[in-house]
Amino acid sequence: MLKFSKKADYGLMALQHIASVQFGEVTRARVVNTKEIAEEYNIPTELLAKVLQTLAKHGMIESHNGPKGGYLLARHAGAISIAQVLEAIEGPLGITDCYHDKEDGSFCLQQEHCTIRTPLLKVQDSIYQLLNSMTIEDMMGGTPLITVQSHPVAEGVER
Amino acid sequence: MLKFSKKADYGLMALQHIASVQFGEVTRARVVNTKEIAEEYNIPTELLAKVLQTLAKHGMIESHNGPKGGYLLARHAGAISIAQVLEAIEGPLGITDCYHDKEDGSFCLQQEHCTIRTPLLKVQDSIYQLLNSMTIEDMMGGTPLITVQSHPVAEGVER
DNA sequence: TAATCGGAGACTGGGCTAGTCTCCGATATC
DNA sequence: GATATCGGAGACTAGCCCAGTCTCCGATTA
Repeated sequence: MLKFSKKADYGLMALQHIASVQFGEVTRARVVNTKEIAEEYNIPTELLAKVLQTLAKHGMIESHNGPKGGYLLARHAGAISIAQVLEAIEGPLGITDCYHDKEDGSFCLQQEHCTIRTPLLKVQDSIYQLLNSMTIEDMMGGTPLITVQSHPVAEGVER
Repeated sequence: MLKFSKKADYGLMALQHIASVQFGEVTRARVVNTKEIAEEYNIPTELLAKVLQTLAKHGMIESHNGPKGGYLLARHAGAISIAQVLEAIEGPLGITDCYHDKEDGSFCLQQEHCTIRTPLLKVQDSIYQLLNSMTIEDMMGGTPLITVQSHPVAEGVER
C-alpha cells in the first residue's frame, strides 16, 4: 500500500546522482546525461528521459542540449524536497480522491455523510510535512533525523 | 500520489460507523449489517461485503450469520489503528517494491547501486508510525493530535 | 421450512503504469 | 556549415490491478 510509482523512484535516484556528481567531493562538477544515469541504475533510458524532462519542467534541474549536454541541479539539493519531486512526477498529494476538484463533473458519492474526510485530511497533512521535510541532500549519505510524535492514545495497539 | 484504495476508504468508513453504533451514546448497541452501511454511505453493497469479510478475517470485527446478523467490533475502537486497517485491505506497507521478497523470482534491477533504499525506508517507517498512532476511536469526533517533528534542514523549501 | 444474513469465488471493464518508438529541435565540435 | 550527440515531445502498446458485478453456498433465526 501507499507505494511510490517507479517513475518517482527513478526521479529520486536520478536527482541523488546528479546532486552527488555536482556537489560531491570526489569528482569535478559536470553535466550528467540521461544515458549515464540509466546505465548506472539499470533504468530504461527512454523512460528515465521522460522523468528528467518532467523534473526540468518543474524547475528542479536545468537541461543543456547538444553534444556534451545533460542536466544540472537548478537549485541546491537541500532545497529540493521529496514531496516536491513526488508532486512533480505523480501529481498532487491526495490519500483520498475527494480532496481534488473533479473536472469531469463527477463527485464523491460519500460526500453527504462522509465521516472520515476530516481525520484523513490531518493524516495527509502529516505525511506531506514528513515528505517535505526531507530533501535530496538528506538522501546523500547523511542520516535523516525524522521522528514522529503522536499522542499516547495508540498505546496497546499491537502490530 | 499515495492514494488509499476505495476499499480502504470504505473499510474505514464502515469501522467508524460500526464503532459509533456500538459505542455511541445515542443508540443502543446493536449488530450492523452490510446493507445498512452501504446505503448510509452510498457504497456498492457487494464490494463493501468483500471489505467487511476481509476485516473479519483479520480479527477486527466479528460476524454473525443469519437473519438479524451483521458485524460487531471485535476489539475496542482505540485498539484498531488505521495502519492495521490498511494492511488488512491493501497488504503490507511498502513505498517501494524492493522491501518485499518477490516470489516470482524477479528482483529489483536497481539493487546493486540503489542509493535511495535506506533513506526511503526511514520515510516509510515514519509514515507507518503515523498511521499506526491513529485509531478508529480518533476518527469518531475527537480531534486527532498528530504532529510531525522534523529536523530543520528543510527550511527554505518552498512548496 | 423459508427468509435473511455472511462467505467465497469467478468474472469483467476500464484506467493507469511502465515501457517503446519515432521524429523533431538545439548545439557543440570538427 | 555538416554532422553527431544531446534533450523535447507525442503517439502508441501491453499488462496489471482496481472497482464493481454476479452467482452460489452455508449458517442461523423466526
